[in-house]
Amino acid sequence: MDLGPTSPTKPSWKGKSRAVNQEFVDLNPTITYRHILSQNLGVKDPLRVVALCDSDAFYAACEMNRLQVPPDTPLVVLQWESLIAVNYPARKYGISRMDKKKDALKRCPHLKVVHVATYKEGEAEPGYWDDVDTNTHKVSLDYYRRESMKIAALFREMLPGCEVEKASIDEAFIDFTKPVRDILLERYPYLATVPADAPYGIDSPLPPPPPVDWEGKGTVVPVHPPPPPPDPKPSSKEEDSEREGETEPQSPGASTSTTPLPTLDTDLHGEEDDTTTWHDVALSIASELMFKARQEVLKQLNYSTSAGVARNKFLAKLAASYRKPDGQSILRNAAIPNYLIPMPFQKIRFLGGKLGKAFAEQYDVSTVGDLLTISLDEMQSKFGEESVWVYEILRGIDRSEVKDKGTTLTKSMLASKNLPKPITKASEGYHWIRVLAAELALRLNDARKLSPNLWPKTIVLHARKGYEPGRSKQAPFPFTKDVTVDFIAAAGGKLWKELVGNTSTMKVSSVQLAFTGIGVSEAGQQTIEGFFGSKPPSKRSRDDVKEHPGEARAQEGIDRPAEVSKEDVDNQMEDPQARSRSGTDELSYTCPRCQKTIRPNAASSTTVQTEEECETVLTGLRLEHDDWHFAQDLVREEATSSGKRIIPGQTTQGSKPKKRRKETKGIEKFFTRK
DNA sequence: GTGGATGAG
DNA sequence: CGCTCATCCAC
Repeated sequence: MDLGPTSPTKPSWKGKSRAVNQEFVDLNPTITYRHILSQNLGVKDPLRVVALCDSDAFYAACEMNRLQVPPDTPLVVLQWESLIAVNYPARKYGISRMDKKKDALKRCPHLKVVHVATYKEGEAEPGYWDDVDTNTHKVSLDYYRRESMKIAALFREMLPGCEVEKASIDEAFIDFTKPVRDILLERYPYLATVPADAPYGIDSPLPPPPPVDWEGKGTVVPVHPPPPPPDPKPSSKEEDSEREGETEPQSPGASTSTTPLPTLDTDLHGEEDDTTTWHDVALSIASELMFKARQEVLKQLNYSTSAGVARNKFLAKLAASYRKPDGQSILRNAAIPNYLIPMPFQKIRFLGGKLGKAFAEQYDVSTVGDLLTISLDEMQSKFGEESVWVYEILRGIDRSEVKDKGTTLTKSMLASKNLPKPITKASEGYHWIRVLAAELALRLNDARKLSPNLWPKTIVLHARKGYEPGRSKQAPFPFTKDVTVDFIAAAGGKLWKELVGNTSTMKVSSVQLAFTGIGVSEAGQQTIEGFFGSKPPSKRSRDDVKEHPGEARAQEGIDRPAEVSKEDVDNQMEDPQARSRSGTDELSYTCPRCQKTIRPNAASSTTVQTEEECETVLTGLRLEHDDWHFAQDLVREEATSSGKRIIPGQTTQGSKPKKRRKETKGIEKFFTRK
């Protein structure tokens, strides 16, 4: 019986994916004074405690809060015709995601159905509308993102000393190791000093831990789970549809193997299984903290959550699914083997996809236990060196750290729109670009509230025509303090021109606009801002425009609207600060399509004081200009349709009278101004 | 820099 | 399921 580490202070396997360290295979490591007195053991800390906390039916919960409906109201969140979230009251009616709205309503006639917020036409902000239409609206998850950040912020506030890593919009990992150690030393002060007679000095084992009272700390996953009920029906084909967490994890449809399940190589035998360890004490303390934090989230923000507490991220995540909703589960080291062994490994994070399938097919197995017989060498020879992590995961080992990625974790921001009916007109393309730009502007500026110098270094436009995989085009995105919709749309518009052009026969079925390479601008900000502090002089004459013959100024024969300034946009593009710098330029609009900068004529721009008025004027400018484009499109359309046969798909093309876009709201706003 | 692959929900 | 979002990496 080799009780692992005798020299825990010497990480013999530094870093790389070397042989699995005995230290980590051991589920019951000897914990010494050095362990509890050390500060930076990181993932090697035998007292490490991690939790995963996720919000129950998050989108649905968000909507319930927003709409202030009673907690027991069955509610689903809709995205077009699909359900993307179903709250627990609604699940009682057998409603699941993937159901259609109609089916859901059939199951529960009084179901509350909420469609996600969408950007409508040119609205600057998403909203909840009655007339959602995938052809004219774009989904916005912004509200959920904000709520998600509130929760994360509350966790950080409630759990000082913890690392909090937002793992997704509704999940966060929390590393409790540090505060737990502090509390441990506080509650058991005798741990703080190595006894004079300790045989190995600071490397001596700690005295036996006190018993742990798990009451009120959550559900403790049993070390010896009750045996699975006798197989009622051999047809294991029956998928557990949408039970979600209701199923007993310890009996997941019986392993396919007929031979006795392999067991983990542990030192736990018989009665010793339930012996309390110091790690158990640590788990219980973390559970207390987690509980309080969750209570606070419920109290302050009214979000119900479920949490898992275990020795690492991977296990915490698994444990969290043990009881839902509003559950908290604790996975003791001693319970790991029997919890893991019957687990279908394809449920494990990162094994849910192609890789997991490869494993399943390679060995014709389905559970973690089945895979335990595969040696590391075997695994690596078939799946590469990298598969060590799989080998370890199967044994409850996960070295990944919980790191607070603060706010700058997000490396990219993408707004996309799939078009059920492919668009065929340039104006539509620019319209969507503007919508996507609005979303990006909102999100970037939002992120900047927390990290002012956030800077997406490149902007990418992706468009897919009909079938083809789709192509993308990118360009550097200059740092600007003031990131406006216009600015992004102008950049996007330019990319569009390069990517799609103005061909009237295009059929674009998806448009994506993204920021990538998001980071913090260090000295960059000052440099640029300072550099352009004095008015940018170089304004090109209109003649310079001709310098770029390649640019698809295709239908250029058409006259320009009077309002369009003579200024060249390339100027704008090369010197993005121009707009935000020069005072009067505040009142200008750059068309993403023709790349012209438009300003109100002197008469109308006289006294614009507030920011709102400014917006109003700009909106007016934009609409007016868009209308001009609209007219041009009409002309062009007639030209093409008269000369050429129309493609079948484009039925509405020539026949239907074109509907003039109207934004009464925006226009009204514009004209009701004094 | 482009574009594909993968994966989570 | 269909859609949206994010990351990574080969070329």
